[in-house]
Amino acid sequence: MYKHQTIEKKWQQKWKADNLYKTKQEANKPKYYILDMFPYPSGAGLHVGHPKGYIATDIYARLKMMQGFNVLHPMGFDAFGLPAENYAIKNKVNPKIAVAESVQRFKDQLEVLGFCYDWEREVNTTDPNYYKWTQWAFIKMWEKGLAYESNEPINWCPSCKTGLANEDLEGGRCERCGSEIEKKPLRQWVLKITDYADRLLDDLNKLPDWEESTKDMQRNWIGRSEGAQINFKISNKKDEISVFTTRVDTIFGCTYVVLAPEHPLLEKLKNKIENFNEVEDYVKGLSKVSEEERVSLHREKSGVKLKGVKAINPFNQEEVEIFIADYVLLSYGTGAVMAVPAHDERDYEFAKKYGLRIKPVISYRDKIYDGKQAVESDGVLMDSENYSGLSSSEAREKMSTWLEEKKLGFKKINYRLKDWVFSRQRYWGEPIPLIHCEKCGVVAVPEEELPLKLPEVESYEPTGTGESPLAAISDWVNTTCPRCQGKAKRETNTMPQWAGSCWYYLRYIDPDNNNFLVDKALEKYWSPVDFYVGGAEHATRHLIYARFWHKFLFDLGVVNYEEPFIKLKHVGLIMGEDGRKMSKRWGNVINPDDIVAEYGADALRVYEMFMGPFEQAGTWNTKGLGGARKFIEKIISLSRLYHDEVKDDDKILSLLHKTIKKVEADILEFRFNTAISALMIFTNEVLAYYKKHKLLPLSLDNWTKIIQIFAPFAPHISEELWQNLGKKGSIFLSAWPQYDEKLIKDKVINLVVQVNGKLRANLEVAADISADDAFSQAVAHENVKKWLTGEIVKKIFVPGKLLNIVVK
RNA sequence: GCUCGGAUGGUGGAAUGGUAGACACGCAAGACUUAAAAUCUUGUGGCCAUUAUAGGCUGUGCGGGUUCAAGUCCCGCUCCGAGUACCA
Repeated sequence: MYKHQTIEKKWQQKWKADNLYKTKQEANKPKYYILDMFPYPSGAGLHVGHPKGYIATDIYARLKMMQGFNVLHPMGFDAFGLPAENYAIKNKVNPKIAVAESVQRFKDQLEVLGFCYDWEREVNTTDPNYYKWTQWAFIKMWEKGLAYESNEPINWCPSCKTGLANEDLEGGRCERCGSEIEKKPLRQWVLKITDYADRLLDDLNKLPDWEESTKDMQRNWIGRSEGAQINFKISNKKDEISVFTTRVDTIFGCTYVVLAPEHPLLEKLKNKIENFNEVEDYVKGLSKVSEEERVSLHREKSGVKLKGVKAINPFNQEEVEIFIADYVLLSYGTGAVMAVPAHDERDYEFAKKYGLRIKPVISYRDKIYDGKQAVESDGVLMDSENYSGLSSSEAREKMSTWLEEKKLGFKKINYRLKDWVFSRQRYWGEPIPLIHCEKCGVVAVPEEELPLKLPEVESYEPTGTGESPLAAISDWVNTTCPRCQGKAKRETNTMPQWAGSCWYYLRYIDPDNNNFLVDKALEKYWSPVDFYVGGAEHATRHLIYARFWHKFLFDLGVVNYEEPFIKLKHVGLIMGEDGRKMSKRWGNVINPDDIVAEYGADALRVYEMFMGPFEQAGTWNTKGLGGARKFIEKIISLSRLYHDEVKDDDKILSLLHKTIKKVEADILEFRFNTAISALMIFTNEVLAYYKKHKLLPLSLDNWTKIIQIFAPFAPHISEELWQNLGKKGSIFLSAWPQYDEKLIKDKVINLVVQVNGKLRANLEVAADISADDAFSQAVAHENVKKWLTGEIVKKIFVPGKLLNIVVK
C-alpha cells in the first residue's frame, strides 16, 4: 500500500513551487501547442467524465515535454452565458460572483488531478481585459460589412427570452432549456458567416488530421448545393417568381410552381389572386400549428392553389399553376420552387394528393418512372425540345448558360448554413460595442474606449420585450455620438455565449497584451494550435464559429495561418454505472474528489485511459479502478527488483525496448488503453521472471526507463520513484528514453505452422529461418505430419511469422 | 429519408489480410487466516475427447463472395449509436 494522499499532495506543491509547468520558449527547441476545449464553469462542479480529455492532453503534453518541445498547454474558462446568469437570477447575486466561485471550485478539482497546465496564462472570457478584444474583433467585422442589422424572423426561445442562432437549436428546441422555439421578427445583429462558407468548406481538405466524421458533419452543416436561380414570369407580366433548383435539367417536367406560405410576393399579388381570402385563412391556420408539428416526420403536405395567376416556364412558355404549400420553406433558397413531380419525391406526393399533372422528362436505362414514385437520379433528357438526348449534367450546364445569356436566371450556389444571429437579449454577455446616433446612424465605440464594460444592473431578468436588461439603465444607454457628439443610444444587446470561445486559443499565446489582440511575433511562434481535444458536440457549433473568426482574423492580418487547429480529436463520454449520462437527475454522478481521496489521482488517470478507445463512450465501473490501483502498486513493487550490477536478460531487455516504442507511438495516436496494456505486460513479465529465476531482472538504467515511460500516465508516483533514485531535477525535465531497433528484433521467434490454413503447430525457430528449413522442421512435427495426408500443392511462407502448407 | 460510425467471451476491450479473445474486470478453485478483507497461485469462449498430457470440432450480428489464409477486403441485409432533417 502506498500513501497516495501524501505523495500526490507533496508533488503538486513542489511542482507549483518550482514553477515546473511554466511555458518556456527556448530557442533551440521546437514548439508544440496542445489545447483542451475550455470548460464552462457551472456551479455543479466536475464529475469523473469531465477530466477524461484533460487527462489525455496532460499525458500527451508531458510526453512532448520529455521529447524536448516547448509545450504550451493552458487552461481557462468560458464564463459568459446562461447558466451563470440563471444562477444569478435565482440567488439574486451578480453573475460575476457566481462565476468566481465556480471557477475556484473547478480549479480545486482540477488541481488534485495533477495537471501540467500553465496557470499563469489562465483566460476568462468575462474579464474585461479579455472581452475588450472580442469587442474589437466584432467592430472590425462591422467595419468590413460582416456584421449587419436585420429584422428577419429568427428563432426565439420563449423561456430564455432571447433570440438564438440555428446552432443553438436541438431538434427544433432550445439547446439550453428544451423549450420549443418560435419564429419571431426581431431587430438583431447578424454575422455574415455565409461569406466564408466556401472557404470553411474547401479548407476542410487542408485538415488531414481531423477526423473524417467531424469534417463530414461540417460539410453537411454548411450544405453547399450548386444549382440555378430561374425567373418564372407571372401571367400579369409585371411580377416574377424566382425559384432555386439543383435540377434545371428537369424543367420541362415542371407542372406547377410553389411558394412558401410566408412568401412576400403574396402581398404584392393580393389583388390578382381571386381566392385571396382562402389563401389568407390557410396561412393563418398554419401559424397556429407549431413549427415542430409542421416539420414533423409524417405530416402530410398541404397547400392552396392561387386562382387567377399563373407562372410561365421560361424554357417553353408553358403556363403552370401557382400554389402556396407548407413543404416549401421561406428560409431556404428563394422560398419558391419549380415542382417536377416525376423527378422529386416531395413534389410527387403533393401532385398525387391534389391530382396535378406529372410529366416525366428523364429516361433511364434501369429504373424508369412508373407512375408509382418519383425517380430522382440523373439520366438522359426526353421531351425537352432541343435538350432531349443530353445527359442530365450536360443539360444543366447548357440550360444554365442559356438562362444567363437570356437574363432569365443564373447559376447559383445555396448554403444550408445561415448567417449567424449574434445578438442576445440577455444580461450576461459581452456588450455589443455600437452606438445608435440620431444623425450618423450606427457608429462604433472608439477603440480607445474599449473594453465597453458590462454595467451593473438592478435586475438580471430578461425582459422578454426583445430588449436586454441593459436597456433599463438609462445613464448607460444614453450617450453621445463619438462622431458628431450629438444625442445617441448604446446598443443594448449582448453577444452570444459562443463569442468568447471564437479566439481564446490566441489569447493564451499572449494573455496580458493590452495593446493588441495578440502579438505578431508570439502568434507566429505558437500558432496554430497543433492539437485540439474536446467534445464532439462542438463539431458544428464552436468549431465552425472559431474557424470563421480565425479566417476573418487571417484576412485582417492578425494571424498568419488560415486554420486554427491542425489536429483534432473528440473525447468519448463517460456514462454512469447504470449506462445513463451522468447527471444529478439520475443520481449516478461520481465526483472525482471522492475517487482521488480513495484511490489516488494516478489511479483515476490510469483507469480512465485504460477504459477503452479514447473517442468511444464508456461506462464507469468503480471495480475497474481497483485494477488500475493494483497495477500502480505492481509498478512500485518493481522498485525492489533492480540492481546496479544486473546484466539484463535478453528477453526482458528486448521487451523493454518494444514497450518504449509502443507506449510512445500509442500516446501520439491517443491509444492510451493499449499503451497501458503494454506497460502491464512488461510489468507482469518482469515479476514472473523474478519468481521463476529468483534473479533481479532489472538494471538501474532500465528501471529508470520504466519510470520515465510510466510518468505521463501517473505523474505523482513516477516523480516519487524517480526522486527515490536520488535524481535531482523533475522526471519531466528528463529526456524520453530512446528505444533501440536492434534490440527489438527477436532472435528466436514462434513460427506458426498451418495445414490448409488451420493451425497445427508452433515452432521455436531462429528469426531468419529460410523457407526450406522451416518446411523441413514443420513436416518433422508429429501433429503436422498427421495432417499431410495428400499431395502438397503449395507452400506459403511468411518470413519470421508463418508457414502454410496446402494439401489436396 | 440522407450522412457518418459501430456490432468480437459474463463485462470493458485487443488483433500491419497471417495463432481470434492480448490486457483488465468479474467469476471459480486453492494457499495464507480462528474468520473475513487484502494478497498470492491456478483456471476461465462454447462443445467433444482424455487418468493426465498431447488433441479435435466450432466460434468475431446475418447471408453470399475474393484469398493458400478473412474479425479485417468486396456485395447484399439486420440491429444499435451520432449528426441532420420537407434544403428543392
